[in-house]
Amino acid sequence: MKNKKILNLYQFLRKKYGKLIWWTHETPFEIMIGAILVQNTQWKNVEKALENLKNNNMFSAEKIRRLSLETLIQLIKPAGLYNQKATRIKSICDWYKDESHFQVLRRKRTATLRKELLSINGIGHETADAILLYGFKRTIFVVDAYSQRLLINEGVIEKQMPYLELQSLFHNALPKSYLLYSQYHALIVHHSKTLKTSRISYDTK
DNA sequence: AACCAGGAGAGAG
DNA sequence: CTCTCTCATGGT
Repeated sequence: MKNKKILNLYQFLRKKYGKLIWWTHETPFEIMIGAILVQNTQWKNVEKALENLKNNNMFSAEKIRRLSLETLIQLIKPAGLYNQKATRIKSICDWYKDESHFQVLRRKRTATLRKELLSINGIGHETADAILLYGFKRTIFVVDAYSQRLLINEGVIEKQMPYLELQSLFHNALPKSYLLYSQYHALIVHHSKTLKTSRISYDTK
């Protein structure tokens, strides 16, 4: 059975907040680094870390791979959790290698990429899917704590569900569209944040 | 001045 | 499988 409420919720949020632009002009490499840096951190702090890397001319996989762990830690410090994030960024740069190798990566199947990403230290389901969606433009829905809460508050689900089950719920309820998926996820995050400060109701009628 | 942010991993039960 | 802890800065 198809869940129409999930699609209705998207249309409601889309009308309420309009188009949300998330990672449309950024390069896949920047999206990957950003996805690591933003873990359990506000985006505002991630921007400082990204600026540090760019200002020091260290914003490429090759350069970061040659960078000492200590220096990398100093550069990304404003994003917090810097010890683990530095080694995670190292790991992902080893996988990415360089821009020519990206041409190889982009030809792989989504399922293959997802497995490879998940095998990298520091990349779990959510980060892997964010990279696949926004970086590789694959039609994969990014599930997070917000989307889980939204579905519970709307009575779509009873209680918490495993990540992959929740994801297939969205996949089955929505038309397969990169634009839709990327917009929906951004809308859910934005909506949940504004809710805290202004207590707007979810009412979709 | 506690609490949380666009999580992941390791450990225990 | 489901909790619980840890990681750490920066903003309310």
